[in-house]
Amino acid sequence: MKLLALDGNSIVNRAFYGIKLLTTKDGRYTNAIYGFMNILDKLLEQEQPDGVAVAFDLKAPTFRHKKYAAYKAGRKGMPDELAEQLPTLKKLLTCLGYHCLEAEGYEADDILGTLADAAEAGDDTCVIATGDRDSLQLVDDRVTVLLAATKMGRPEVTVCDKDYILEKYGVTPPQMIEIKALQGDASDNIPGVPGVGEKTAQDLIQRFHDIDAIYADLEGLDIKPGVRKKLEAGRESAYLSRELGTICRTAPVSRNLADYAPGPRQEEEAAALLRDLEFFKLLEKYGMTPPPKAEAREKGEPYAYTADFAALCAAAGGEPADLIFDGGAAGLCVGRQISSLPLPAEREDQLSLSGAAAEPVPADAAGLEAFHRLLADESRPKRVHDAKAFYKYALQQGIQPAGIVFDTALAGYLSSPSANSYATDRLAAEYGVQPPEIPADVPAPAALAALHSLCCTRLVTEIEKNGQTRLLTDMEIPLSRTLASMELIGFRADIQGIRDYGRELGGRIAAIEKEIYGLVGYEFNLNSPKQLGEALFVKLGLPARKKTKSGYSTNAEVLESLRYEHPAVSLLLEYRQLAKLKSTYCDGLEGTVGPDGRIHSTFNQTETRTGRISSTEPNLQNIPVRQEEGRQLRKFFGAADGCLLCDADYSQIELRVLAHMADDKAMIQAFREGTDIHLLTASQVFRMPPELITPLLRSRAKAVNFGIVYGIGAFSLSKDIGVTRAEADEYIKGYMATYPGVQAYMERVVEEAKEKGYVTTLFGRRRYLPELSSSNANLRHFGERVARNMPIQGTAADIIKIAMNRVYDRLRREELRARLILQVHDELIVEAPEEEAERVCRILKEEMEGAFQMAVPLSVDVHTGKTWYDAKG
DNA sequence: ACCGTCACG
DNA sequence: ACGTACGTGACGGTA
Repeated sequence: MKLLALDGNSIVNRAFYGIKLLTTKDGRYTNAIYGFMNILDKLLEQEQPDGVAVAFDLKAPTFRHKKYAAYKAGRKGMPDELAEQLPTLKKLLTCLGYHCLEAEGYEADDILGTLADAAEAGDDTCVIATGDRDSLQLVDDRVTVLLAATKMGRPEVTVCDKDYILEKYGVTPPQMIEIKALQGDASDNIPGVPGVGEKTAQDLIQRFHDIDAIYADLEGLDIKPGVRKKLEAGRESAYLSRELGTICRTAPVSRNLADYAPGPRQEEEAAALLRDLEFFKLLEKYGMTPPPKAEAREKGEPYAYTADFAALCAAAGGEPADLIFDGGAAGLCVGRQISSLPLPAEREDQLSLSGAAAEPVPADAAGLEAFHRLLADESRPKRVHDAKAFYKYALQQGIQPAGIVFDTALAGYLSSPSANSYATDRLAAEYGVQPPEIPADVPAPAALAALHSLCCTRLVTEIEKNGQTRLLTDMEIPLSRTLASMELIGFRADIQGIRDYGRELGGRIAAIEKEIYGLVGYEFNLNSPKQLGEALFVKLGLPARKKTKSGYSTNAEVLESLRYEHPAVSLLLEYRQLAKLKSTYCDGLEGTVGPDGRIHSTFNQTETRTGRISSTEPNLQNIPVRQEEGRQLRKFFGAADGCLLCDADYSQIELRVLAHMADDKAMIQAFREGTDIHLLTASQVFRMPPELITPLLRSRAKAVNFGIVYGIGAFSLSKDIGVTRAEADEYIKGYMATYPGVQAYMERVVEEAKEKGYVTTLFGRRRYLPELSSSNANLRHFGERVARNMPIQGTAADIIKIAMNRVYDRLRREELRARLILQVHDELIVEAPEEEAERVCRILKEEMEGAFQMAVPLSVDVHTGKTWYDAKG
């Protein structure tokens, strides 16, 4: 019999602190449970035990060392976020058939001690998993301890047997108690002998075996006088410590280890718990994707597979056709009928990694034609997963898609924008959709279409309930088409120009590198923060201003402050700048230019928690602009021959949104009158007439305006603009006095967020904020800043999305050849034939400024040019 | 896989 | 005593 015994409290603690706070949608913490289950799974696989026992502390008035209870009581209690997870964890373990052990007045350690004792006494083995070194005293011939530790931020397990302890500490396991009696343990409030540390304690016990022997002949033993004196003074404390440090082996739990063989799982309860915790991966792992409930089946006919995709397509119309792309095939569900159709491979995908040409897909011309007709028929409603993919497919096939009325990915995102996946099976699990009963040999895409269909029904209700139907159908779904078009069209890039610039940078970088090595005195890897820190702060002896988890901080802020301390520093700053440009922008971008000479970025519509879109492979939303050197790169982003770029950007959209949402009279008036808002803020906050405001003061006011949008703190503001904390504090106070509406709004929005658990934009986009109910002040404050920021950033994002759709539609309606190609949060870029450019600029300004009516006007600046560099104002 | 760094709004 | 502005993505190094 092999028993795996876990120190529940110790393991759950490690799990809690090792994993970032996870919560369910409604804000219950789950990270410790999640981490614990992962560790347990790993242990089970590794150890293959016959029995499992999980021990927990259960401290009660009758404490085992009652007279010393005060020592233990001094230990830090666990945070609420962790404590609230324990009951659920125990319940889950029990439902899974594992034995949770606790005994009043005993700690987990004592139970482990008892189990270890029982194993040793019988013919069993026991593996103890814990993060607590205390348990090392339990090691014996048939008892090993798996010690979990966090080394350099990574979890690490050490297998501790007798040999290990002898090698590491030079003593036998029971002597670990003797060491502790001398050394003490601050975290356990065990005093030990004051002044005796790890080295001394180990040395003494190695030589004299136990404290009895030491105290029996303190004078006669070969002990340094200083240590002897400390031992004399600490005699009582040593014996007390030994008692405190000795793990009890007589806890009232069964000593018959066979009792700990896992019992039968309570499938239903365990599945319900896992679903409630939103642990969908585990649910799958345990094979608990539940069988369809009887009532679900009774609702309608069972799903029936038909091989005739064309006929099913043609039949769709009365009720929505539910469509998904799965791999290289389309899945379709109409009513209770399902089918699937392999699709021709995309042209781009033919250059796949495998090298082999894509297998020709068996042509089903009739099915494909029916599918395309369905996609293009506005009168036949279609519910899809990932509308952007459908739009891309259709547009590529030369079809004008119409009638897409719902998208489960977008709906999932709107319901819960912080999730990390909106895959159909995840949505099904999250919303409790019972997987349908499908005959065994149905192709996967068809089966998935049935699940998708059920998810649609469920999510339609969810979206309606949250008041997000318009947001989905009028904003996000149309946007997915706009984005599809942008991705397909791409942005023309001068690949040769990028290459040449990269080469030039390479030369300059090499020269600077050499110069730095000369100044430092040896060669090393400049890109390694570790080696660089060593060079700057050890070799050159520069003062280290800041530290990171893994060493010295060498970021630009630190380097800037050291610029005049050593000539290598400014060279390093230049190196960093050029290296970034070369690696990320020249080398990185070069590989993303398509065979058509254009860059086709991917715009992710379900990524950000605020409602913005993001751009990847490559990210076109962070092409350098702030510094001239990097800005040069924009010269390689150009318009096609005979075309111009029209670049339009909103002026201070977030502040305008804030003025509107806060209904702040002063700020509204300023924007209505076209006042320079940063200048006005400066003049109010610094109490000076505008004509006396210097550029420096204006820039400080600008930083305050930004800070307000981000949720402001005096410390960060002071760091940002280089004034003292007190001054920054004054600025903020002055700001709030100038714009009382903003102050009231900021208080209101946080209060409402705490009440509802989420914040919203003007258009009903949500972000849930479980952080707000955290007992961790840092986390809670973060939640408060997010509560202040998200409605502003999110509303601005909403407005730009509306503008994008308006521009896209208008260009097509007016039959222009110009096309939207990029969005950079407050900026839209259209590529237009030269003869259309002027008209397009007017359209951009009109559609963007007219996207949404607020108490203040929206203002847009437009510029044109052959390249992005020239077109950016 | 994670960190530190740095590019953008 | 501690950490300290919101939202992203990519790169190179390190474990």
